[in-house]
Amino acid sequence: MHKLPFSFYQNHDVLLLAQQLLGKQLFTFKDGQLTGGTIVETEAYHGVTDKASHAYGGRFTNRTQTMYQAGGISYVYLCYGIHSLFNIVTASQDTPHAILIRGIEPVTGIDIMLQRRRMPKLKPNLTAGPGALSQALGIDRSLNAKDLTGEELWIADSGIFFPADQVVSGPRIGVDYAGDHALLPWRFYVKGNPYVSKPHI
DNA sequence: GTGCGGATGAACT
DNA sequence: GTTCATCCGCACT
Repeated sequence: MHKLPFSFYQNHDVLLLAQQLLGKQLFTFKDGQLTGGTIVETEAYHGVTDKASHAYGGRFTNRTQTMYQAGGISYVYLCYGIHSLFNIVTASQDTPHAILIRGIEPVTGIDIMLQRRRMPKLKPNLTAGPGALSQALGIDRSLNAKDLTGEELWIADSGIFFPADQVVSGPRIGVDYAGDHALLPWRFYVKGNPYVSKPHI
């Protein structure tokens, strides 16, 4: 289990990190249960200059303060009153870059994930989509601002590498409110992987 | 204090 | 394609 080191998250190139995270594995260990999967879809959020980012314009609130901490921790927030969305905080302190994990391919603890999702059998929507994968992994806001090199929540280098011709970039999902920034190609995903989320039509 | 709407998903027609 | 669940974060009439 090769946990990514603190230094990995300190890079200021959040677009590069969002691509490098494809193929890494996200794990949780909750209630004595290990669950995890391979990251196949990410979105980069570029700190204070990104209109789609919660930290746009330097907005610093009780919620967004997590993003301003040094990279290597989680940022989990509640969306639509229902879904806990999991992000990775990157860069150094006071640079609020973050990467939203939108899809993972389940690897470990699939039966536990099925229970948490109340699904009878494995289908892509077990972990395709940010709300879905959080539920499958047992991630909620109690896991906000957690150290990603810790024992509860971490990311490992599995040795999986997707070559550039298997990685696609495109506009981010659900950020129409961001005006011209909604079209930036800051979503990255593995071509053809069934655990990549479907854009909301 | 109040009101609006959201980095979604599922169940509908 | 449309609707709705569900509630906190945020800005400010």
